[in-house]
Amino acid sequence: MPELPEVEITVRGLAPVLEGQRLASVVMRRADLRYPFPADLGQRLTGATVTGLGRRAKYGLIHTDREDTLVFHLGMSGRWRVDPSEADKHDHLLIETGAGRVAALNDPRRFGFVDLVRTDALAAYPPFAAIGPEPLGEALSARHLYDAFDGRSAPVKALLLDQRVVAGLGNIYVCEALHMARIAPNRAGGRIALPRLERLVDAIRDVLAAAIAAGGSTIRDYAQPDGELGYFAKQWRVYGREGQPCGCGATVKRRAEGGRSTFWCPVCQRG
DNA sequence: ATGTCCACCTGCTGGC
DNA sequence: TGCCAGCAGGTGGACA
Repeated sequence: MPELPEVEITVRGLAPVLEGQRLASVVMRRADLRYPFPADLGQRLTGATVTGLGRRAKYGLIHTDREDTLVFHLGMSGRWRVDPSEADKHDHLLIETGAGRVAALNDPRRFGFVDLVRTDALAAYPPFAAIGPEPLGEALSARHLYDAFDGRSAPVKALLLDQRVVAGLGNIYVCEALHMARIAPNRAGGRIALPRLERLVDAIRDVLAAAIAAGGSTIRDYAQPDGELGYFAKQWRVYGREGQPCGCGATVKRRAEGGRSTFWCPVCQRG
């Protein structure tokens, strides 16, 4: 589910529930997700006060006054449910605040994980160390992509999915951004001229901003923490639209490679 | 180093 | 109705 916009929406949804609140209880309903929960997660979080929330790439950050940050990744099917009306068997981690609010980390496929990291050492946290620039900030530029793509023969789509090149993009938004920029997904990254990369950077920023504004893309199990759906799926131009018309009238195509699907318009995205 | 495929896990859908 | 194949937002390890 969750690419940058969905994680951003998740963090924004958790903030009013957790920020400034003392954590009254932390319950792990199983020992692990993709990785084991930190053994001392409960002790280190219980009684701590949440000082703020943040996001890096597709990782959510819950900072506490004990100089620990809870880092979470939602994998493919993770989401946080706020004040769930009934329990679900995939609620794996439950956090209750002193005010009696509950945040439940729900993840049927368990590809997500949580970790506890010293806040002052976040930059050196191994998963963050090599992550590329945030696409919504100044650090992402056409020049950055040009340098990152230099000499690479891999399809531009694969390069954009590499979190070391740009942070936070996944299969949906890469397909959408490439369509907006009119670049063929299988084009070798190293053979795209700078002006087209300018277009690509604009497209990445535009599609992510629009998705955040719409509350993310709801597919299957994704929802915002308050249960509201994300409506960006209605704005997909190519993703999930195999056989349907592109805005130009041509038919959207799909190709599966390495277990993932790429959607594109063969007319709009020629080169 | 680079590119490609696969496993990890559960749930849902569509075809027979 | 049941069963089975195929598919799904991510990541990282194993290959050639």
